[in-house]
Amino acid sequence: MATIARSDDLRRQNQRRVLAALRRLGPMSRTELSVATGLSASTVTTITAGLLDSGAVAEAPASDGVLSRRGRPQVTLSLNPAAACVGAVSLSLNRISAAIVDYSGQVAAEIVRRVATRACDEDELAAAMVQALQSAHAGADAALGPLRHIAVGVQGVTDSAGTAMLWSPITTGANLPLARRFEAAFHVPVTVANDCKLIARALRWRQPDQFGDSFAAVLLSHGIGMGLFVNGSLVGGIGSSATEFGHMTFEPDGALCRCGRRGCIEAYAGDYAIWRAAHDLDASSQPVEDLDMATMARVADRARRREGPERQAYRTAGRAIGAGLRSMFALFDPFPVAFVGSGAAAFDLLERTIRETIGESAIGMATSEVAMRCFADEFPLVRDGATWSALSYLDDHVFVAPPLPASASSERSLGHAL
Amino acid sequence: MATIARSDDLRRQNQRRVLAALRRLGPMSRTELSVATGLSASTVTTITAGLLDSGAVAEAPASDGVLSRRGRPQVTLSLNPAAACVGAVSLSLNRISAAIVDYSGQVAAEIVRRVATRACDEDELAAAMVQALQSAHAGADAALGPLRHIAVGVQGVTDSAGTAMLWSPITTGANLPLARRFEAAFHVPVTVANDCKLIARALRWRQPDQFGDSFAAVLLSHGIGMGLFVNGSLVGGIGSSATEFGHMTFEPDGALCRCGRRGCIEAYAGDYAIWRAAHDLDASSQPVEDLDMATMARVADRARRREGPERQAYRTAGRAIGAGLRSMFALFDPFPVAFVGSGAAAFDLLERTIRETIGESAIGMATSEVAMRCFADEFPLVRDGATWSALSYLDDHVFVAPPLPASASSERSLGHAL
DNA sequence: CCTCTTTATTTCGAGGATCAAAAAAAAATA
DNA sequence: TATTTTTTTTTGATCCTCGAAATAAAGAGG
Repeated sequence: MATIARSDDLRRQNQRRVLAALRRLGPMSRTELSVATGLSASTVTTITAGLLDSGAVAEAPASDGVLSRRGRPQVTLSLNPAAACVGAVSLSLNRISAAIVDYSGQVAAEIVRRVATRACDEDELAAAMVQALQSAHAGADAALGPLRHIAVGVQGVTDSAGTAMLWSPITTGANLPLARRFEAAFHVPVTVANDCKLIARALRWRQPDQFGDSFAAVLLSHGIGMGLFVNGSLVGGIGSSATEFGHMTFEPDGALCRCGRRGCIEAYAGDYAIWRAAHDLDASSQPVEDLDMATMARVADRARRREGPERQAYRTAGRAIGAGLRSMFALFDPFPVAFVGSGAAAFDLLERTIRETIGESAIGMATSEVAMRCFADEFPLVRDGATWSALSYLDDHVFVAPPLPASASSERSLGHAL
Repeated sequence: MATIARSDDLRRQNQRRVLAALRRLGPMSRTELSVATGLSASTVTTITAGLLDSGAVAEAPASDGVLSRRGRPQVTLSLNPAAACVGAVSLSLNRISAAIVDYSGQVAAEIVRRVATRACDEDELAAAMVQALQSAHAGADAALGPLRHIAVGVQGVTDSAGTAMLWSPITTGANLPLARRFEAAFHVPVTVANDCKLIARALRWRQPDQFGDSFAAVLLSHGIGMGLFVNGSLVGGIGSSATEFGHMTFEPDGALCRCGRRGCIEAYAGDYAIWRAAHDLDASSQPVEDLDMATMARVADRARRREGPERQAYRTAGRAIGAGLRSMFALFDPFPVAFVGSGAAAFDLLERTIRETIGESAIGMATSEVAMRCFADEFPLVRDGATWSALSYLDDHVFVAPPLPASASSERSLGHAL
């Protein structure tokens, strides 16, 4: 239950509403805010006055080139870039990136490091991530606000509290308490999330019309991951390890997966699986580890040029992915799917088989209409997901009047309400 | 976004909160309401005064046997049974039931009719359902409030608006506009929902501690259905046809399913499938239709007594169900599962195989810990789900001050907020 | 240059809602 | 009958939003 009981809760809610409008729709005048939020002009005045006071929003410098109509000119309000900044860090195979983003959403500094992740132990890896963010922070413009939050996206399984990476294919060491490490270095709250979930959040943020309350983001790269929104909430929450789409079983006792089991979707559709099949290697052969994008591009090219094991490999991959989606769509109404990552570059080789496989045992629904979109580059999405996650934390918890000063809510649990 | 902007929204919210407390926690005094809702005593007085005025709640007759402490005695408030009543109707194979439930949740009258559903055409079926509810209404105590809402649960696929049954295994005629029929007869709002969804709602209502924000209710009967809660919301909404768990593919090109395709879970775990396998019939043989509980109980008994085709049939069923759950748990963190319906009576024959199959390719998680509960009789659950659904509609939309009098919300869409 | 018109924003007073504290009510106890 | 105890209501203060009126800040027109 949206727990709004007292009237100052209401004020907080409306403050959030104003901030959300500015973040989502961009800078605008009080009048525009009034129509965007549905609040009266006077309320907008009161609320923005508070937000100006607290520094969260700022009046835009008298916009020069704007067409000047008759009447008192609007004064544009925007999220104040100098109000704060956040860190967006991502860890993937052999790659660490760290960005500093100001409160208005502008990337102030970004650093990408190539790191041999598999050769590092946990400690080195954590240190390298922290160090990358420190560099980015140091390199950013001095006019930046204080760092208030850090969001970390990792290619791996995180704990449900969003504090640690429990396991990852990109490194041998497990159980990386990343939140602790970053907190120690920066003294701000930190959340750690799976990269696919951040990708899903980023898509929802960037294209809410296409990726609305229910959709899936499928990461096709060395492994297969998924970020899944159902009815407007991220499955498994921002932490937690759920949505192991890549490890749904496609063929019992089938091809050998990186995870050690057999028959996972990933063992047919991950880069290593496609490469393995394209080279006519045994499906039980040990997955190779380092496949760069160029290598996969070559495989895809050959598949495009002629019939052969490469094309066959992509067909099998498509069948595996399609079977997974089909299972999913037996549970849900079909919803849009975004394919993200290097594997999405070969989507032309996959789409047909995927659609066929989904269709072949669809329930009534016209599943050929499943909307599919591709995003070959996952890194900006992960960064944006982390950014949006951190910024909306600031919007909701930092820049609205804090809840009443410490009085443990003694409310007896009503359980859920609906 | 919980869209609460004006202060009368706040009042409505708190009215709902009070009603929810009374409905969930039962009759209680204003003082108790205050701690249950977190509202101040004075606010509770104001709100309950309004609700007493509108007739939604009533002061309980001076409770006789209550231990009498010192001080002014509490006066117990309860939902007023005479405030309104609702209809809860369910349609399943050869069975129509209709109940009238008063606003406090007491069943005032219930009627169960045996009807040869498969022999009826749409029209007869709808008429029989309406007639059953009319009989129940006529047979109910005269002191009943006016009928304000009807909830219908059907074993079949409904449209997403919750107005019609689009398809059902229990009758040949499809596209039954049930809402229209009931509205014509009773002139009150009607919602039509899949029975499995109502079962899930009932479980959540009856045992919120076990069946919380995420759980599945699996109906094991002639066919296989599922009602699925994820993050506190019913997948597919109250209408819509999603969650076709029974028609996930277990074995491509496998046994013949009622739906005409092959290899569905239902084709291994539905009553007809178990019966077919137990009788060593070909897996491609046409599903039989009328299997009563006694027949299935005999099959189960024989399976319990000795090794043989019966026991094997249940094992296969368990494997099919387990495989479906395994796929599901690759998408979600494992959550509790309730098995409901006649098939749940043979759960002892299924559990082991189900758990083995889930476990055999579980992801990291200790999936042997999946909580499983059984409810052999699905009918009371369907009725309770319909009841709860109708009553909470009254709570939320009828007995709280209606929203402001007609002024089309001109609010520009902010899209989602989180 | 001054006045009129137009549009944006702020101010002001009203209407509600919640809350804490004080008051009243209602019973048991002494 | 007075006192104590507990529940409920009343009262007054505070906070929030809203509509209307007032104010501010332009452009347009003469």
